[in-house]
Amino acid sequence: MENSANFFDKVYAVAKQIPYGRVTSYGAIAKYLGTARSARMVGWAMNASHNNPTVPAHRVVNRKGLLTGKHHFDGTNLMQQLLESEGITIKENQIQKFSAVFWDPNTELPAHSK
DNA sequence: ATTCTGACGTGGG
DNA sequence: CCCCACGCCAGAA
Repeated sequence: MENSANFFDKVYAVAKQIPYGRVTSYGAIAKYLGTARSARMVGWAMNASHNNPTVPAHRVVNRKGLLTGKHHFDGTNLMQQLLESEGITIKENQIQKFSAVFWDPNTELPAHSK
């Protein structure tokens, strides 16, 4: 079956495909995986991403473009600095021109690469 | 098995 | 845009 990988692995697979200087939302990833209602689980998977350095968790924010998960990073402003380092402007933990840097896997990505 | 939590999302006001 | 309430589901205790 195509669903051999765990839910986390699927989330990681999409997160890794996030282009440089772009961000996406948990719901977008969840929707791409087919579990749109499990948007929270995407964040949960990111939690486990601590053991997966290949996953750019800093590029994943909530639908408002707010760095909700910055508190979970090593430092308090580590996540913001990482994004700013990619050319993204952040003000008060909120991404400026969010729609401009937003990367939707359902739109940008071809399809389910299982 | 049961209960709680959570890096969310959506809808109504 | 903000605020409030509910749903959702997978994992941890």
